[in-house]
Amino acid sequence: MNWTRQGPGTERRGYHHGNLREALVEAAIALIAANGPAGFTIAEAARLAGVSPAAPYRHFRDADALIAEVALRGYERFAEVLTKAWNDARPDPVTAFEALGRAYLAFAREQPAFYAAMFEARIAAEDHPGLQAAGDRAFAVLRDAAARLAADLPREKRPPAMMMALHIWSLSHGIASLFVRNDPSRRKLPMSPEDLLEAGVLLYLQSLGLAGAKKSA
Amino acid sequence: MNWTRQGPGTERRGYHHGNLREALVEAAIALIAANGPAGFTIAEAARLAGVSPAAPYRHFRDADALIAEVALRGYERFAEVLTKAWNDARPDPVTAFEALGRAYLAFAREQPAFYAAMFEARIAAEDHPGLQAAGDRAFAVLRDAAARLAADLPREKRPPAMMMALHIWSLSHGIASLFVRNDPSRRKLPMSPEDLLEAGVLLYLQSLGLAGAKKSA
DNA sequence: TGTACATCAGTGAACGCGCGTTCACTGATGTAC
DNA sequence: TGTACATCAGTGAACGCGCGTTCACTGATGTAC
Repeated sequence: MNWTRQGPGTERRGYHHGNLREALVEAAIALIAANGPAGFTIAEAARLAGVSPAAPYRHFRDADALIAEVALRGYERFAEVLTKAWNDARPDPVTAFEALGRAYLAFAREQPAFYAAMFEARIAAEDHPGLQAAGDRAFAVLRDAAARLAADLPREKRPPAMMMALHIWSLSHGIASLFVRNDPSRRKLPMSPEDLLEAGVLLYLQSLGLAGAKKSA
Repeated sequence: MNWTRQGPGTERRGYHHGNLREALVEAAIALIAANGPAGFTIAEAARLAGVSPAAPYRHFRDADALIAEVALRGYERFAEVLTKAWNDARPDPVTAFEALGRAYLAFAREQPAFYAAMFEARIAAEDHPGLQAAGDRAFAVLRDAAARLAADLPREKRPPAMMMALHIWSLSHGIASLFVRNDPSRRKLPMSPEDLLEAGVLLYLQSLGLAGAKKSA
């Protein structure tokens, strides 16, 4: 098999596409970004990739399998982006934690198709091998960051890092869903989502005795 | 027009349904609860209501208009439920605020169709008169509660009630979306969503100097 | 109280559409020898 | 280096399906007189 001879944007091709699997994933990303997970069909993806409607079945069992592939790659990208944000903002853990939040919102804004496939596509992780694990790896970045923060606290005041991570994840996801996603039903907000999240995270960390050196929201 | 002669569950009827609009709304609720907003069609709703596929067009312009009606009623119910939770848990504002959070999650769990129509249906509020206002009224319950809490704080430490409300809304919505909704992609959680939310709200309020009398999470 | 009439909710048949899925096939590719 | 062959990615035609939407219609209801 030759994965490199023809890129997905190549104009002319012979009987064999050469890289149909990749082309279908890219088509799915474009369609989901434009119309949401529901506005995506195998037939349309095939059309975008320039093949007959039967061709995708050589690579994906059904539409869910293709969306699951998009979600899988989304989780991988998400983990990378979060890790990079954390690393780039170290060593101060509070600063790095805030950077994590901003990276979360940036991902939701800039990768709407990945975000939708990951969180809005109603795909059961257990039906698609690797999906659960990829999601767990992304969440682990948050959990590890929370553990790093918690480590600065005295033992008796230290909350479970898992719980901290879940709080920040939920807050970030809520803000992203309500105010960031480019969705017809997106709500208006009297401030930037980033500012809202940062203020929330700062207050949360303050309650734990962290973020004391930073300005109060 | 006669709104009471025949309930939606009535077996036999004549040429006129008598209460088709209501029957269609109930059918939409049942279908959205079962399959999500995307798994709902006008034709299927008509079938459930026992009328021909053309009949719904006498009452709703298209599927979005019907879903918007469901969302509208959802916001009204939501506002009622939140108000009741607040009132029943007064006078202590911190206790009442926590009750608000539990009511939020309970609504997401018990009224999946309303919740989906309100938050997941990709309906633009501006396209459906009254929808924006109904959503605003529901949010106002949260904002008023936050204002009541903020009133206990000294002026110089008092955060904007709007911001507090947005934080709690986002946290609640994030937890509901990720861990409560009965969705194929719902995440597992090592504790109850209610406990997670309560701990988060308590920590948040602690950072403001509220919730001091309550046990720390 | 009865009757004529306007109104309009619901009918049912029809249409075009795009989708998912299948199938025997075709032709390009790679490999064994 | 050449050839025969196996493999398998993609074809294209076909199918049944359910949907959205329209249309002239029908018959129930309410009301004016």
